Amino acid sequence: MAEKTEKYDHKSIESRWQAEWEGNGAFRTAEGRGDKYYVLEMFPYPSGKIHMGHVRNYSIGDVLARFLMMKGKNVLHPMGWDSFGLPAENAAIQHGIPPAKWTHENIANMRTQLKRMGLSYDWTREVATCTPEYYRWNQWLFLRLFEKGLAYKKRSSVNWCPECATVLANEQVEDGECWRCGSTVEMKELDQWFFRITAYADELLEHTNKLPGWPERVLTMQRNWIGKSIGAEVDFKLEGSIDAIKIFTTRPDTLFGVTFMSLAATHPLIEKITTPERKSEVASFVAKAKAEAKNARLSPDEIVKEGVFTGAYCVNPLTGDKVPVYAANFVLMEYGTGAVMAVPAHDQRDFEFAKKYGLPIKVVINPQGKELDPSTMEAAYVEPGVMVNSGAFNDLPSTGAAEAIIDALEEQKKGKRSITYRLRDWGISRQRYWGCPIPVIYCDICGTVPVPDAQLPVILPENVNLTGKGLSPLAGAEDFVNVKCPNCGSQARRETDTMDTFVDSSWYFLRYTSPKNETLPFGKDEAGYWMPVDQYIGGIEHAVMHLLYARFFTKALRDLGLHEFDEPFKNLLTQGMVCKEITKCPEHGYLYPEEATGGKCHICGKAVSIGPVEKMSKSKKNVIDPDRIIREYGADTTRLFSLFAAPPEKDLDWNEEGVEGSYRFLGRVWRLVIENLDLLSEAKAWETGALDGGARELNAATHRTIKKVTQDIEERFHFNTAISSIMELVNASYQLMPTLNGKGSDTAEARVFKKAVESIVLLIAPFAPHISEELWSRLGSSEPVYKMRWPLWNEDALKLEEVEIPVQVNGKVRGRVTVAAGADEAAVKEAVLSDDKIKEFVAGKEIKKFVYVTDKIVNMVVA
RNA sequence: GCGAGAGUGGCGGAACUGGCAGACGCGCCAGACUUAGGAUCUGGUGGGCAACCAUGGGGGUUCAACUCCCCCCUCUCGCACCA
Repeated sequence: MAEKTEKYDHKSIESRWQAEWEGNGAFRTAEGRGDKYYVLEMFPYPSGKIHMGHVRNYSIGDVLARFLMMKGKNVLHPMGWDSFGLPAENAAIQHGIPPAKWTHENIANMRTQLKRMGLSYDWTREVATCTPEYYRWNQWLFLRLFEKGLAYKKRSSVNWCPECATVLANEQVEDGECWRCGSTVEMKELDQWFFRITAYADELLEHTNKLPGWPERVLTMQRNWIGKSIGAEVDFKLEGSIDAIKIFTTRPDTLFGVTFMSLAATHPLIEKITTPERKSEVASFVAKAKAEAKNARLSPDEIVKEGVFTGAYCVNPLTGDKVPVYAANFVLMEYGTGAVMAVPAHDQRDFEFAKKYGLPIKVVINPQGKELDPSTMEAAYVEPGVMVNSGAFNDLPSTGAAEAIIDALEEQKKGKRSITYRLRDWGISRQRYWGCPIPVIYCDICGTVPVPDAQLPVILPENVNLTGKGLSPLAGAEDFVNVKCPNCGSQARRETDTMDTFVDSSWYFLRYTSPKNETLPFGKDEAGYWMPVDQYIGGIEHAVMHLLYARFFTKALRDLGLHEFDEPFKNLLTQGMVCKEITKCPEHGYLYPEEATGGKCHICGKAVSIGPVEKMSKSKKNVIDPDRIIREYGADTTRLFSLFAAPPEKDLDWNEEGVEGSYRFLGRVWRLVIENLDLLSEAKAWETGALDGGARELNAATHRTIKKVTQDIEERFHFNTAISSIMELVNASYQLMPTLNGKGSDTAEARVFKKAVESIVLLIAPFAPHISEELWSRLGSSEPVYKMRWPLWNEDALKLEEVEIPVQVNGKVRGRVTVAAGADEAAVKEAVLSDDKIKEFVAGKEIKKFVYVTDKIVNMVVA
C-alpha cells in the first residue's frame, strides 16, 4: 500500500453511473404484477431551476423508491411537470418569449438537473400538463363532470384590477392591492365555471377519518376548511310583511334568548325592509362596512362590532316576541344565510353588540346550580347548562333541548334541521392564456354547447398577443374564438377562459399509471393495480388546496366509473422547509454571504449581523443553488446532507460545514473500501458461526446497523438516524482495520470485515447511489447495486454473551457490573453486592428495594 | 381568540413501549503522519475544582421521567367575527 490511495472523484463516478442507468433503462417500471409500491413526489412547476426544496423532496422520495426496489417491491416512481401557469405568461410579457418555448426550455433544463441528482425515475412515464396529450384529458374529464352536473357556470364576484383590466387570483391580491401595479382591487361580477366540490363535502370530511397515514395537522386543516356545522334553519317573519328572515344557527337551544336580529351589510333584504326615516343612516353604514370588509388585514377582535337599526322588526317564531332588525358589520354574507339571530346572553359577539347599543340581554341557559344575572354578566355564557325562560323546555339540559326545539320548529313548519359548510364550490375559470382551454362553445341558438369528445383536444393557440391587459388573452385570438356550433353549425364562439392549474394537478398521479393511453385519461386496470399512491411526499403549503382538490377528483372520477377506490394518497409525508441564516447589514439590508466577507458589508464596511435562520428566499438572499453544491460536492453528498441534517418533517437548517461533513463521510467510506481492496476482493463475506473479540463485536454491529437502517427507513422515515448508524458502523470498521494487517483473507476478522464493508455499501445505496454503485463494482460484483437484495440481519448475531449493567443507588449511577446476558435477578444481585464501588454506597445501610430490568439496569433503594 | 406542533450542549439533532440524557454530525481542543495542512488517522469535548447540577419554568406519579399527569411561559405554523 505504498502508492497513494485513489481519490474519491465524485464527478467522474456520478456521470458514469448516470449514463449507465440511462443507457440500460435501469428504472423503467416493470409492467408485470407483483407486490406494488407507488412512490410519488409532488411534481414541480418548471420555473427553470430546481431549488433546495426540490432537492430535499426528491431525495426523500428516492431513498424510499430505491430502498423498496431492493426490498423486491414493484415500484412506480414517476416524475412530470405542472407546466401551465402565470409565470410563463409574465415571461412572455416582459421578455417576449412565447410561453410554450419558455416552458419547454425550462423543463429541459430542470430535467437535466434532476438527472444530475441521480434520481430513480422512470422517465418514460414523464408527463407535462401543458401538452395536448395531457390536457385533452383535462378537457375530457371536464366534459364528464359537466354531464353529471358537477361542472356548471354561474355569475360570481372576482378580484378585478381596473388598471391592468384583468382578473386576479386571490393570491395575487396583496393587502387589497394589485401585486403588479398597486392599484386597489375591486370586486366584479363575472360568469365563471365551477366544480361542485360541495357535493362531496360530507365524504371528503368523513374520509379524513380513514387516512391514518396522513399527518394529523393536515387532516385538521382540511376539516376546518370544509367547516361542517350542524344546526337548524329558522324563519323569523318580518312584521307587516310576507317576507321572512331565514337564519342558520348551531344553537337552537338559545332560541328563546333572541333579543334582536343581525343581517350582513350586503344582505339583499336590508334595502327592502329599512324604514324611510332610517334609510340614509343605514346606507352610509352599509357603504362603510363594505369598505371595511375589503381591508381584511385586521384581526377579528381588533374590529369594533358595529351596527345600525333598520327600523324593521321580526317575530321570534316560538315566543312571538317582536325583535329589532339590525345591520351588523360582523355578519358574513358568505356563510350560512347571511343573517344571525342574536342571543347576547350566550354569544360573545352578540353580547358585545348588545352592550354597545343598550339592547336587552335575556338568559335562557344557566350553568348547573347557578343563576346568571344579565345586569352583572361580563361575558356571554356559551357552555351547556339548564334551560330557563324557555317555556315548555325549562329545566331540560340545554344539549337535549336543542333537539326538542328543532322538533317543535319542524312540526310548526317554522324551521328545519340543516347543515352548513364553509367549503365553497371551486371556481376554475381563469382569464389567462397559459392554461387548459375550457371545452365549451357558446351558440346563439343552442346556448352552451360542450365540445364533442371527437373534437378534443381544444388546442391552445400559439399565436396570441400577450399584453397583460384586457380580459382573457384568448378573446383576441379570432381563429380560436370563431367556431361553428357542433350542434347546429351556425356561427358560434369558444369559451376563452382557461382552467385553474389546480385542475391539472388533481389527477396527474392517475395519468402516471398509463401515461400513453390514447383512449382514456388512464387505464382502469393500471390504475387499479398501482393506486392508491402508497407514499406521497410534498410541502405543507398544499395541505388544503391541492390535496383537497385531488381527493375530490378521485371521488368524482370513481363515481364516473373510471376507477374503484376512494382516496388517492394512502400515506402523506409533508416535508419541512429548507432554511438558512440570513446576513444583514444595518445600512444595506440583506446580503449574500459573499457580500459580507470577514463579517463586514462589502459596500460600507459596517459589521453585519448573522441570523436568524429563515426559509430560503431570493428576497432574503439566503438561497443556496443546488447546482453549485452538486458541482462542488456531488449529488451523493448533496442528497446525503439534506437527509442527514434533520428528520424529513422538520425544517432543515442548511450549513456548508455540514455539507462538508457529509462529503468527508463519503470519502471515509471510499477509503475504507479502496485502501483494503486487495483484502476485500480475496475475502469471502462472513455469514454465520462462532466469533469472539473484535470480530464478534463488528459482526454484531453490522447486523445491528442493518436492522436499525431497515427499520428507520420503513417504519419511521428517520433517515437522519439511519445515516448516523451507518456512520457508526463505518467508525467501527475503521477500528478493526489495524488488526487485519498482515493477516490472511480467510481469517474470521477479514471475513467479518468484508461483511461489514459490503453491508455499508448496500445500506448507503438509497442515500448515495453513485458511490455505492462504484464501490460495489470495485468489490467485484458484475451486478449493479440497484438489482441487489437489501441485506437482512441475523438476530442471533445481535445477541451478546455478556452485558454491562449500570447500577444505580437511589436513582444515581454508582457503578457497573458485567453479567451473562439474560442472567436472573439473584445472580445479578450477587454481582452487584460484591462490587467494591457499590459496596461503598451500600455499606451500613438497609437495601429497601432492588429493581432489576433484565439486561438493562439495576436500581437499589437504600436508607 | 381557536386549533396543531415544538422548546434538550456553542450549533444541527439522538434517546422506539418510562430504564446510563446528549448517539451521529458540525464546531472546538490535543496528538500522530507530514516541508506544510484547510488532507488523513487517533483521542478528548454539557456545566462545575468538587460534592453535585443539567432536557423552557413550577408541581406531581414512580425504585426510575426528555418520555406519563396538572399548572404556567415562549416560539412556529394553520384558521380567523363560521352564527
